[in-house]
Amino acid sequence: MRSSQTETAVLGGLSVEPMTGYALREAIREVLGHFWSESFGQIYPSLAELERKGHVRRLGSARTGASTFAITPAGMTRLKELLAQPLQQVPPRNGLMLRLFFGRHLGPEACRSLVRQARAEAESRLSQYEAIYQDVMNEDDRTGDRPYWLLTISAGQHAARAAVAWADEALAALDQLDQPAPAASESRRKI
Amino acid sequence: MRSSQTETAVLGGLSVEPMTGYALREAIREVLGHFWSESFGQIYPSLAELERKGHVRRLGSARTGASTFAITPAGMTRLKELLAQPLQQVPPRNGLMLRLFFGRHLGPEACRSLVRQARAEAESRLSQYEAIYQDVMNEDDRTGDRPYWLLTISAGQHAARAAVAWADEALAALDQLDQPAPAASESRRKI
DNA sequence: GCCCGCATGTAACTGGTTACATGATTGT
DNA sequence: ACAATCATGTAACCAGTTACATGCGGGC
Repeated sequence: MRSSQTETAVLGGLSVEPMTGYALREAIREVLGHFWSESFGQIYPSLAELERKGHVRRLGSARTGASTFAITPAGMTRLKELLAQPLQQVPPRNGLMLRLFFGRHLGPEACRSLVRQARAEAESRLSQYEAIYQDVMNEDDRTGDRPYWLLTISAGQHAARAAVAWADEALAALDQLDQPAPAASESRRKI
Repeated sequence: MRSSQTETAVLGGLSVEPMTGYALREAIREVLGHFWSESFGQIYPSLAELERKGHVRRLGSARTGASTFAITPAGMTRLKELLAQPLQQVPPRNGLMLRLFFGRHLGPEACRSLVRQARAEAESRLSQYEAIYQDVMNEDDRTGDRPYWLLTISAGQHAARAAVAWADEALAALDQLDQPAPAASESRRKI
C-alpha cells in the first residue's frame, strides 16, 4: 500500500480543484513546497490506486495521455479520515546540527560559515513567505481555505525568524571562541 | 555504501569517547536525540565497514560478543572530511502542516486540538533543553566540545519557543473562525 | 523541422526502520 | 532460577527519489 501521507496530499490537492498528475506535483511544489514534497514516482502510482478504489475519477481523456483527476464523494470521506489520523513523527535528521555538534573538529570559522548560510536561507524563506502571503490574500475564491493556509504560512515565518535570531546569537558565540574571554579586570590588553 | 550521514554520526560519537555499538546508539538517542537518530540496523553495518576501512578499531573483545570501538587517526581525518561536506537538505514532510493546510475539511476544533498538542510538545522540549543545558554545564571534562553543544541546544530552544508563540497565535485565529468577525459598527448584538 | 514544456508512467536504487534471533552479564 | 538489561547482528520491508522511456502539442 502506498503511503497514506502521499494519499492525503494527493486527495487534498484534488479537493481544491481537479488537476492532472503533472499539475498536482507543480501545485504541491509551489504552494505546499515549504513543508511538503512529492515526486512523480509517488504521485502517479498513488493516483492509479485511488482511481481503482473509486476515490478519484479521471475526467476528459480528450487527447490521449493527459487526463484530469477529480476527487469523488468517497474520496472526500477518505480525505477526512486520513486528516484525522494521528500524526506519526519522523525521526529527526538535521545535518546542520550534526555538523555543529561535532564543530570542534571543524573549527570556529567553518562553523560560522555554516551558520551564515543557514541564516541566509532563513532570510530568503522569510521573503518567500511574504510573497505567498500576498498571493493567498489576493485569491478571492478559496476564502474558505484561506485561514488555514495562513496558519501554515505563519508557522513558517515564526520558524524562519527564530532561525535568524538563533544564527545571530550563534555567530556571536563563535566569535567569542576566537578571542577567548578577557579576565574580569584588565579587560583590555595593550599590544 | 552506507550513508555518509550515519558514518558521520558514528565517527563523531566515537570521537568523544570509545564505546560499544549499543552504547553509541544510546548516546545518540540521549544526547543528539533532539536532532538526530540512528537505529541498530544502521549502526552495526556501519561500524563493520568503518572497521574494514581502518577508520575505527575494535578494542577488548574480552568477553565474547561485546566489543568497544575507538576512532583511529584515519577515522579522525575521515570525520573532518565528512563534516566539511555540503549539507544535503532533505525534502520537507511536515504532517502537522499538511493537516492544517487542508484544515477546512477537518474543522476548527480538530485543528485546535492538533495545535494544542504541538504546543504541549514544544513546551516539553523546552524543559528537556533546560535539563540538557544543566548536564552540559556540569560536565567539566569535554569543555572543548561544550560551546558547540550549547549551540545546538540554543537552536532547539529558539525553535521550540517559536513553536509555542505560533501555536498561541494559531489558537486565537482558529477561535475567530467559530465566532465570525462582528461588523464594524454595532459591534455587539443584543440577544 | 525542431525544441521546449506538458504529461504519464516504470524500474532501479537508496536510505532507513522494524522485527527477529541470539546470547552474555548482572542483580534479586 | 529468572528477569532485566546489555549486546550483536541480519532479513524483510518500506517510503521515497532519481533516472529513464515515451509521446503529444504548440511556438519559432
